[in-house]
Amino acid sequence: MAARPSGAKSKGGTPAGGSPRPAPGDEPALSLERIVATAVDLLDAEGVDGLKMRRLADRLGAGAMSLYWHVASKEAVFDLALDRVLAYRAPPDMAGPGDWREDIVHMLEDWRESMLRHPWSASLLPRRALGQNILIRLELLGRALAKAGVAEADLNGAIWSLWNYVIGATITRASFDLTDDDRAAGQQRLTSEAYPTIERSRLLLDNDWDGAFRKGLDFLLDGLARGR
Amino acid sequence: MAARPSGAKSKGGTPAGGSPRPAPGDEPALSLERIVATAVDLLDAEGVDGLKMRRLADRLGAGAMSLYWHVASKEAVFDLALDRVLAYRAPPDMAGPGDWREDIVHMLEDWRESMLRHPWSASLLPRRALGQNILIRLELLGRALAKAGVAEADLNGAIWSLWNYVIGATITRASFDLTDDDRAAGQQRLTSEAYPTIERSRLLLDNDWDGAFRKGLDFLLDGLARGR
DNA sequence: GATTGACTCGTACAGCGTACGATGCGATTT
DNA sequence: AAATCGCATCGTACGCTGTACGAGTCAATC
Repeated sequence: MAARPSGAKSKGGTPAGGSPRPAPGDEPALSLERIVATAVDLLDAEGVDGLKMRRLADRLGAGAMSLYWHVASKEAVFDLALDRVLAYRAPPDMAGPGDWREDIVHMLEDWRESMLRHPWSASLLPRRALGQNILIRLELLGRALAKAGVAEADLNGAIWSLWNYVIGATITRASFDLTDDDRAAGQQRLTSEAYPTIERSRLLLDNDWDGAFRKGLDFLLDGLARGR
Repeated sequence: MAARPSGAKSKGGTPAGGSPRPAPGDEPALSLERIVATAVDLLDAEGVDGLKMRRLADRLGAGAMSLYWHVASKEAVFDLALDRVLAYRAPPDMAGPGDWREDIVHMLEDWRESMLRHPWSASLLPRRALGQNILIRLELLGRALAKAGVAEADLNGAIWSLWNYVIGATITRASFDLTDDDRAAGQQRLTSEAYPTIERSRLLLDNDWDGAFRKGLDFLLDGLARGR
């Protein structure tokens, strides 16, 4: 019996060591890195319900139980896959004296795009927050808002307002992405039942999601900048 | 073999008939109504992962497979439980000439509270939208915004902005509810790593969620009312 | 050469959703 | 009264899941 590494270790930067196993057949050997990357691929291809430990192991050319040396549980795979997808490389001028508003919009739009590129991430987020990369984004958000002159007492509220908006917009958008004829069916239901207003505005069709996202974000930023 | 009713039929108003079965032992007989209500109880008590068909049947004093006469699948149980929890009784003056802003705030705060009363609903929502009661709320939202003078072309965007915000705020709040020492651990992590801004503002602790929700909502409504 | 520790994997098990067919029972038809 | 029918219930069984367990492999170390 051996002790488990279990948690996701954050290696410094260097791999720090030669390849530990030259691979028996042809595969490049198992590693947390490879497991997470493959999990993301699998999630992209098959969705949340499509991720099974056996299937993931197959893709890696490994036995199902081998994964458990690197990973504590299937839940942990979800956590790691989610956080990996949310990585953010801030533009170099972000720390500088650039326009704070532009910085925020850029980061939040990137956030949204990252999640929409991997729609499963939106439905995973509610259950597990607070990964490494999420914290980085929150930190950047806090800095930009402080730069914008938001009072320290209002900072947390401002951060969470923006966070809430992005999360909500992204989750909604992602969940409406897959079901295309469901939307038509829904709109049909509007017609037959008593929802005249949203039926007339064709709420479930023809939506400019990107534009709406940007507009609401502007409203929020206006309010936050005006302070209180 | 018998045909399934499968979908959730919306009975008119009257039960339209005597009790179909006087119950063999003591139980008040199975029904969709009772199944959904019990599912909500079970979800409240045990969370999303705690809902198993066998356990649900046990609580109902029925065999596991009996549920499938009334319900197409476990997924359908989730759908029905979610929609049930989101029912909304609009105050009678909502259709009248009352303050539109008050109407909206009331409905959205009620929405948020309803979901927070059943935290599992927040994590369920991303996967399945568009239940009956959600549509009702969207319709009411649309009417109030129209009353507020929002141009028809901007109506959908305005509805979705508010929806997004509420969903995001609620999901975030709900997912931060259960993990109390996780929050402390998270805050601890902030200290040891490089997140000075949000560490100083104690982002993960001491949050006035309700106040922040209301403030962000006001910003959004300000922006929407100002038109554009 | 013996030992150790990192790593892999085959087998096995409990628990899940649910397909299927048998069964019971009130109402309807004959 | 007897036969039929449709709604509703449930026992059994099947395929699939996550993963506990322990045996196995190999490189590095002593």
